[in-house]
Amino acid sequence: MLTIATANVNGIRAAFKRGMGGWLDDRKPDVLLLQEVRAPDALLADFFPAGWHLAHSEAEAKGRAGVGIASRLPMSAIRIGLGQGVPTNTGRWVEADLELPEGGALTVVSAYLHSGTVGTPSMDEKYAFLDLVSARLAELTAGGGRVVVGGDLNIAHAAVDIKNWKGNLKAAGFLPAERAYLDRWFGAGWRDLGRELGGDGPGPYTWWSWRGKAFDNDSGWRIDYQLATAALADAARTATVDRAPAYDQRWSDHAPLVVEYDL
Amino acid sequence: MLTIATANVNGIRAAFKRGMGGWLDDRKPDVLLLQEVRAPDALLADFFPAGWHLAHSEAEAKGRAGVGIASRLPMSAIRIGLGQGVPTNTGRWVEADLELPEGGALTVVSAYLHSGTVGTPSMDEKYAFLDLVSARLAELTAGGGRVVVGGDLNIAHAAVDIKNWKGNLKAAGFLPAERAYLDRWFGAGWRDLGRELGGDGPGPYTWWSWRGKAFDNDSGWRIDYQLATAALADAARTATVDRAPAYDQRWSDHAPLVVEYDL
DNA sequence: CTTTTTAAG
DNA sequence: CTTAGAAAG
Repeated sequence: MLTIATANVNGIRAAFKRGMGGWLDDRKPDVLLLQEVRAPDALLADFFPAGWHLAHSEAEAKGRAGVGIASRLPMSAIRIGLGQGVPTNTGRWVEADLELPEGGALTVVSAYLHSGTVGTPSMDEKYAFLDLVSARLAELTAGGGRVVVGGDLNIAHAAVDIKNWKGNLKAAGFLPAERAYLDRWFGAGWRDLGRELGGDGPGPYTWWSWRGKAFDNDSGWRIDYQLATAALADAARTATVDRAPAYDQRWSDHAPLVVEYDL
Repeated sequence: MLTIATANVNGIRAAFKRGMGGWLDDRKPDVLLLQEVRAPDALLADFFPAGWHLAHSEAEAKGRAGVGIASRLPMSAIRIGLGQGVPTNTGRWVEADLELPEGGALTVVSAYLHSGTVGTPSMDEKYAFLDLVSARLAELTAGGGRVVVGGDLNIAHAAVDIKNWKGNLKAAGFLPAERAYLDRWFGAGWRDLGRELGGDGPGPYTWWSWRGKAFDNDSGWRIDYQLATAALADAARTATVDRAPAYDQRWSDHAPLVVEYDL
């Protein structure tokens, strides 16, 4: 059984200070897809010493974004960024080809999409990046191989994926135009393992604002995903969001999404 | 007995979080001269509710400098800043005239001089401000009244006022030109109560860097003072720096200088 | 309400 | 090494 976890850590230093290390020791994922690392390369390596293989896309803007892949399996290739010419060093996309124990390959991707704010340029950047992701997803399915794209997409797909969906119909992260991207990806064969193996909902959510009692009230959003190609999806056995009460310690505003694959 | 304390709090919010409130309850000064308040007016007032009279000079630059006077005695006048035309709102000088219980008046000043860095414009600003202070001190002595100027002058007067004096002969805070200002003020009759009542030294120091083990090694500087006019100085009975072991909790990089006056 | 960075000390 | 503010989430 191969365990792949995705987690927006909201600053890996803060996360470890708040107890991420305990979760890691307990869960022991084989592959960890990280978003919002918010640290330089050398610093990330400190948290994953001997035994881990690392891929990391640091953002040019210090302390912002940053995606990483920590893997117990060796990496045969690493690809950083999406698109060309246009800002590729934004710390939002990193891929690694892994060598499975029984032989064969698995491509894992850690993705971090823009949060976006309606009426600001960040929304245009989000859509532009979504277009790049769409193009790359098409390439990744074309080969027919095993691929998982995990990360914080900063979009809730449907009403069951967000507690206060009525109040957020005009909010970034639940706009019809954003959700349509997910519709298209799923229509093209990408499988939403968190939903398929997580029940019909509402929930489980993966993100809660730090403000007020959002977490205690489970007033959250499901914006973290593991999207798998057909070749991989059928091997998925369980999908779990590691939040309270099973995992009580809150070391990020997101909770990890952990999927077990029969590989 | 009237107790006047001066303290560079290095951010009043952080100081209270670290235990300044306990010190205040224990020491119960009648007058508290504050430097580096680093907070807006309204916020300072929150820490000194009913029973306190407040004077406050907030710096224009938010979160920087800021001097205040908190007094159990009523204030008959408040004067903010030094000089005119030139930046007067730098949060470095505030005066209050207090009404003594037995009748009579006492002028108290809270002063915060620039730290300064050799070879930078901040050094010129420090000297320019020192000139303004010299002029104001002359005015304050002219009346022959009781005046105390307390605060962080960011200058150690003599070798006994700094642990590593040899290593700091070319460092801001111990430059001959800076120390000459203190010489002139003392020559003009201002009395250095911390030294007069604190023994011959070396020490006691009032500031230690946060870095390394400066505090544990008592590798400090005496840069906080209570300077009194002749009319007031003879009433001073004790001068104490509230640092470990008597006061163990460190809630600022400075320790308070507390003087008891027989008034 | 939290993150890392910044400038200042 | 710490403070508070800044920008971003």
